Amino acid sequence: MERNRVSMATGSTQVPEVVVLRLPLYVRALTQMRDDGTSVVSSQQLGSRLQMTPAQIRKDLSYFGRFGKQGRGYNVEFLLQELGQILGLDRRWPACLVGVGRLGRAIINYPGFAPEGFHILAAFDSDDEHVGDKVGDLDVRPMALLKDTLKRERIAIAIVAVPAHEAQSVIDDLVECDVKGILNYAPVAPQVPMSVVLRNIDPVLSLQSMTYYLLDEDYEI
Amino acid sequence: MERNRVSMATGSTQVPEVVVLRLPLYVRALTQMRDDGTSVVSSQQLGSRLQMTPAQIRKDLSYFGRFGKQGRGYNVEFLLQELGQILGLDRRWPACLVGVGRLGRAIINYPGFAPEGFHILAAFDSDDEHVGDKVGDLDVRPMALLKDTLKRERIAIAIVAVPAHEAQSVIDDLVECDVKGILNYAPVAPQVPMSVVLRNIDPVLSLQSMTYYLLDEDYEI
DNA sequence: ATTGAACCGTTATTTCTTTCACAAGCCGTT
DNA sequence: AACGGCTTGTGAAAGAAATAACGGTTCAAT
Repeated sequence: MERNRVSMATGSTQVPEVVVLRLPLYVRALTQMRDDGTSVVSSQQLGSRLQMTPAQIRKDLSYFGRFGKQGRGYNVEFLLQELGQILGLDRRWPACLVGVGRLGRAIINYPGFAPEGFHILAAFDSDDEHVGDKVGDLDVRPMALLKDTLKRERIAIAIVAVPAHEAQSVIDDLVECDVKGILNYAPVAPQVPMSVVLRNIDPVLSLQSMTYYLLDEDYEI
Repeated sequence: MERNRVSMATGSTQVPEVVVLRLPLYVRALTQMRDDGTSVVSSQQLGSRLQMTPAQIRKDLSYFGRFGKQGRGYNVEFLLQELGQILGLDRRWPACLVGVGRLGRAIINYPGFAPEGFHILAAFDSDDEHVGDKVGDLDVRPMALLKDTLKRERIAIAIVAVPAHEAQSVIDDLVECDVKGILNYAPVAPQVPMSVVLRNIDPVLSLQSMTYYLLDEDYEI
């Protein structure tokens, strides 16, 4: 039973989560097309770019409004703007990181977040040995300062990069501090209340399902 | 008659991909249960651990065989072994990495792959500046050596960690060299032939769909 | 003007997934 | 050896999602 948030402009229609998961894909493709100088695109073109059927793209977009023009297609700039608004990409999203081990440091230094509006404003670690370190231009703080910092900096998103065995307890702390979204890099399937949005990043799981399809190949043992 | 794990590529029952994607989740939960000393588990228990219905778990498993015992549940050790065999986790998977920038280096040093059987045996970079560097205990090689190395080391899996604008061309090279599976960290949606299994790791996409659900919250602009 | 090719938005249809429900089997207890 | 509490495996039913189909609009070319 999925309790979901209230819709925005559209009102009554509940948008399936699979659809929401695809929107960022559209945003990315459209951005690139815009940068290539394309000003109008059809569901056909967008679909062949993303390997999906035009019907699916039109259907997905129709959950949110009518953005196209019959006979023409979609204005790239306009659609981008609309999708950005729908997804909340037209604003800054302050975030924090928990766990400044090797992975955490790589995440802080990853240059891909900021251009999309995701700004890591604080870093925490439960290990006193790391507290006080300088990572990027952040000072690593103790977990005790979590609540204060999140409130002061209006941080709603946390990125978790702690060892597997600490993940659930760290995530419990974050939930307790009213974090609304968690991007979890630890190889576990954490429990969170339904009001918190959880996304897992787990390359090992990806590989483990990949190998199923690789078994037929003649790379014998 | 027993349906064999390796022979089902063209076999009668095609297993839905969603099911295959869930198997690693089961493996992980079962592994942890085993380490906690649990020897028998019911679909009920496993389901509540993973937040899914018992029926789904039973159905998923039934695609591959009959592993449980009525009135008892599943023998953890046995089920783990079976799932490992089905997914091909009972063997070593040699892999290579392309792109030894910051992200690539973090991947090479990530200690989570090897324990699961994924071994990065070679690293490549198209930038001559990086070629010859020592990363972890790997020497960075030029792309020209790709084909030779993959063949010699029997590498079927490649991990791609190059900048977005290079990704498609690198992936084309890998396909050309008969790579069968690609784990792509570049923020693009690459095209690959159907015979190649592609998995994308993309934290930005995850965040961009997360924010949709965060908009209702009272973190107003 | 008129035609025709291109394309959207939406309803209808098909396909895919999940859940239900129950016969059949296991096990401890009496 | 029979009972009762559990649990699996599986068809059938229900629910979701993807695709097809089509009326209606746009625009360029004639």
